[in-house]
Amino acid sequence: MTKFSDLNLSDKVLKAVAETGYDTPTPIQVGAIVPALEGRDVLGIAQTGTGKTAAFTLPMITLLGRGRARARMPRSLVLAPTRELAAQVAANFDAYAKYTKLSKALLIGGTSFKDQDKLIDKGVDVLIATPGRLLDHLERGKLILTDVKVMVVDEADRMLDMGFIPDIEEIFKRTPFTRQTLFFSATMAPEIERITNTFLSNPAKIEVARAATTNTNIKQGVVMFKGSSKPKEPAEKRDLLRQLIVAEGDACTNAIIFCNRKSDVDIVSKSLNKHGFNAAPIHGDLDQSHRTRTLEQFRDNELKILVASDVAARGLDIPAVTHVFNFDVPSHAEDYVHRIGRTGRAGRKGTAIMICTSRDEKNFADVESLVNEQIPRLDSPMGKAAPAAAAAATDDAPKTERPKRTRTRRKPAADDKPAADTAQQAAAQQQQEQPKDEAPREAKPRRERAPRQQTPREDTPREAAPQQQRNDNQRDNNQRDNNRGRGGRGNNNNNRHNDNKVVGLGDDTPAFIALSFADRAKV
DNA sequence: AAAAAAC
Repeated sequence: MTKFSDLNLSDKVLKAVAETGYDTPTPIQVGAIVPALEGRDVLGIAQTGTGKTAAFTLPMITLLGRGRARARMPRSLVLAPTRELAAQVAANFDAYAKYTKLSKALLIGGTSFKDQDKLIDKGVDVLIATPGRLLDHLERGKLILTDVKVMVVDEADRMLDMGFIPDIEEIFKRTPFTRQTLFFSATMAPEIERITNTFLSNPAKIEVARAATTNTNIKQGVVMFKGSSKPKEPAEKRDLLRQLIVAEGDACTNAIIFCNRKSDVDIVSKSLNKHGFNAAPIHGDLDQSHRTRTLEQFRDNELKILVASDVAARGLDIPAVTHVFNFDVPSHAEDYVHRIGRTGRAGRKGTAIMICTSRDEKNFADVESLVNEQIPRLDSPMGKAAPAAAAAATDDAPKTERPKRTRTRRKPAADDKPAADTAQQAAAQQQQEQPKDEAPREAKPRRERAPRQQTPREDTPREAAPQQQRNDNQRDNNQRDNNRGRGGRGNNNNNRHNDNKVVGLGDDTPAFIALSFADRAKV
């Protein structure tokens, strides 16, 4: 088997890698490092958690090993979509470059220009940035990209989602075309394809299987939920969430809870705290220092529950997150994969539980169709005792979430069926909808990923034996529920920790990533 | 319908 030491990386890099305790590169690392060291462009199609970050930082550090940066002319550039991701890349860089003299600067918004300017003036070997802040620096004329030898674009598909592609193009245009480009994306949407055709030259193409959904380390489940009434639903949903957390018992040592809206992130976080959970929110409206601090506490295990918007869905690497709860079904199915990918990292076990309301059913169907598997239905821990639970939920409700408007649009009676029925309807409906996957519904992107969904499970038509599957799931659920009584998760629970052999140099899994930002901030 | 990112 290929080792890092077989890869022509510099001794200094190898030494730093060895100290992280890893010796075997992941497929994306092997695939990217070899051509990158030969000076070739690289197009990596891979999710986070596959070891992407090391796949570009290791060869970069090796390539930059000789030579020195001139003032205001960085020798390399890494672009990441969010500030947290950029900070994470910077932390990786620090760890792997510790035996080199390479300098770096992290250019992200929400922080002062002054320190960044100072570093740039001194000259940096590696610039790690979010596009907005980088362009800002460029427009102020303090930064010149004409000496960039290596440029990395990370999470390009997310950049696309966030409307950064014009910015990326602009930045590309300011770098010399002789540069080497390492480009990473989870998908190849047409727009991404266009960019790579324009700015990469004869790239080595590396594609690795989707990380999260095929990741059997992650145990998934969904609870179908309907409130006893429209106005009560939000509080009851939070109650359900609490019960789901409690039901996981000691197996849940820490968790990320994803909500679709920033407002709900705040509400859920407050509510959890009110009920004695150790939770804190993170989303884009909170100022950067707050975000950084919260993330740091979560990494340091001072914070048990991180309530997050999708700012934390992709790429963020916190080792050993045991649970992901989706308070809402993500409206982009793709995000589901990213969210649950925050757990079960680097060979560890993980659990991902989602709450699906009737309004989410369409999105849920999209999720199942994307991951191409049926997510096991879990019985609600509130069960038939819903009224009692609802009553208990009344002491909830932090002030901020009192419904402001009293628009009580009564829904048709059909909606008042018990949740179980709704769940079955959802399942049935979703099965009906399956075949339409072939329908020529507008020639828009989104589907671009279909051809390269190279998972080994073939195109088994799911409607082939739906009833059978449903029964199986039902049985599984019951079993699972029984096990819950003793606070366990079944037999494999015993091995839970023994089994957790950590494998592969996943994105940032090495121990240093668990260090606080303060600790890493040296240099 | 919402999230992210520049001031």
